[in-house]
Amino acid sequence: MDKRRATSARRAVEPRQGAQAIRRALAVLRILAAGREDGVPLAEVVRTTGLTRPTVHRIVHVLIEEGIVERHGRSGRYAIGNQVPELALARPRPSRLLVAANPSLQRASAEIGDTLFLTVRTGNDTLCVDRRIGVYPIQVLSIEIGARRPLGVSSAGVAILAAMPAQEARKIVVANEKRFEAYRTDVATVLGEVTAARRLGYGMRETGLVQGTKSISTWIKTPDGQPAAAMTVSAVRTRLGPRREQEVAEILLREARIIEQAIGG
Amino acid sequence: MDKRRATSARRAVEPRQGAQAIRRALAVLRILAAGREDGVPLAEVVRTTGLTRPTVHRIVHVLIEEGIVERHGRSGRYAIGNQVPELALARPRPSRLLVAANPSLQRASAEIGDTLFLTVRTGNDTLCVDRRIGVYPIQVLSIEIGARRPLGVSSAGVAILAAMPAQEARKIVVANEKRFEAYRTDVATVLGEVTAARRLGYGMRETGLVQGTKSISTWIKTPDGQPAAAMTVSAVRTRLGPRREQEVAEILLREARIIEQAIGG
DNA sequence: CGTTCTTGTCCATACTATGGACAAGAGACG
DNA sequence: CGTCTCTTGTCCATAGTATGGACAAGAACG
Repeated sequence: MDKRRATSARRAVEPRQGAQAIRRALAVLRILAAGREDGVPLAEVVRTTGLTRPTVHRIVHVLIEEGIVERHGRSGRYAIGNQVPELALARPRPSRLLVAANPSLQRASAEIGDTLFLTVRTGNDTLCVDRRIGVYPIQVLSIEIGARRPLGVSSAGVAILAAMPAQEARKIVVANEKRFEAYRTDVATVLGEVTAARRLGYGMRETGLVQGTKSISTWIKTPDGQPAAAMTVSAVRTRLGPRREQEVAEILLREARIIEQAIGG
Repeated sequence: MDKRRATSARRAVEPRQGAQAIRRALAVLRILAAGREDGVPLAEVVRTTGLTRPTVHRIVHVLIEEGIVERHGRSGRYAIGNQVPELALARPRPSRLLVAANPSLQRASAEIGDTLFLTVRTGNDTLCVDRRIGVYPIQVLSIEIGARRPLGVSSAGVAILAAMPAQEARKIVVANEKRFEAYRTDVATVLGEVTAARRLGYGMRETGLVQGTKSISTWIKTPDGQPAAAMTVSAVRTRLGPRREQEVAEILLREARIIEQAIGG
């Protein structure tokens, strides 16, 4: 366990120390958040965080006492508790991005007809924050608002990674390595997809998280050039042939630029 | 299996140790939550938590690095950050209580015509989770959804304290002592109001948090007898004379029982 | 019945988090 | 202009907290 603190040439604010336990608790919370209502078994938290079992056990149970985590009676799984939304009430409700993206989602959804997702980056995860269902009778509804996945396993994640410096993207992908196997992918595959997306101008996965679906994602950058979100269309694969892929991508790219304007002002 | 644990007669499992830092971080977060969007200066966090300044400083800045806390540029105040609502998305949106209380709030609001609040207990705080504006032209709107206050300073807090065992209520009030002065009250006053509410059957404050207003609150208990929430009417004092106070209290009491039924089933 | 999962607990020890002391910036006041 | 009094930020020796190896026990399976 080497301890590098002087190494960081960048101005990113990583190096503050004296709070190992707090950082660990937050890492645990983020994993639990990925489990949504169903929660996550302790063993999986141990696996994905890389912490030891006694440590995770201790953290989780303290968080339960504090009301931050709940335990499901039947399954024994751990999940995000009641107090988290209660703390969240301290912030004004609809985020800037959500407001800015609303008209674009409306418009693109009407134009395309398939399910649209708005996904943000949060740490090393993607988080679905909005969804619009289209008019076409077959809709891909697998991803719900609140769904959280390691950056890299969805087309939205690939798009977001493609929009950041290769160096940084690689670091995130490597950090997520342990979590990839649950999604049947790996570091090399993800990095390949990211490179492809960078060349293409948008993220794409021929095989979505659900069999037989295909997804296309464009990134949305903040004024300082950091990707903050992605806009995604998911549909059954047969509905997204090469020609239509092109059409859909153009609409998404157009709307992504509009959203960037809106959050930039 | 060894039985080192003394046969725990108590149900509450308070004593787990090995996580001082995490508990402290959460205490800080709850104080920050009380500051809502505006946030709280460091010095006030120090005062109200009783922690030392270096400790609070360290905690807050680690939380900033993790995205859990934000710092406002101009004022330098610390506030709940973006990641908290993001974590909250892991839970299904409308809570059981909110759903159960909805029709009662609707009905009572129509009947009474003054502003109605639904307030829950969270730790040692009250938290406003719903609000209905009535038809009468003068409305008390001082309390917004997300508003958080030490248990005891609002009529809702008094009602909730009155509904729990005196022992426990006292413990909470004492724990909140340091935070009372900001609301110009103290332990003795609060305990007096709680006793009065217990006798009366509902909580009441002749002087609300805003000058010239009066509030009436009934408590709502969960099936196991613990108070979980309070329903409050606030109005300008002149609109709540003894006769109307009686009327309003009866409506609130009736609806509180209905909500209890709804969450009990 | 053993086997292989899982979660829960203990406790000596290492190293993390602590807080006293110091410093520096921002206003307020004479 | 200095001086006082706020605030926030930082350092670092060390007290004492959090750590994790080891053990235990329950659960599911065949």
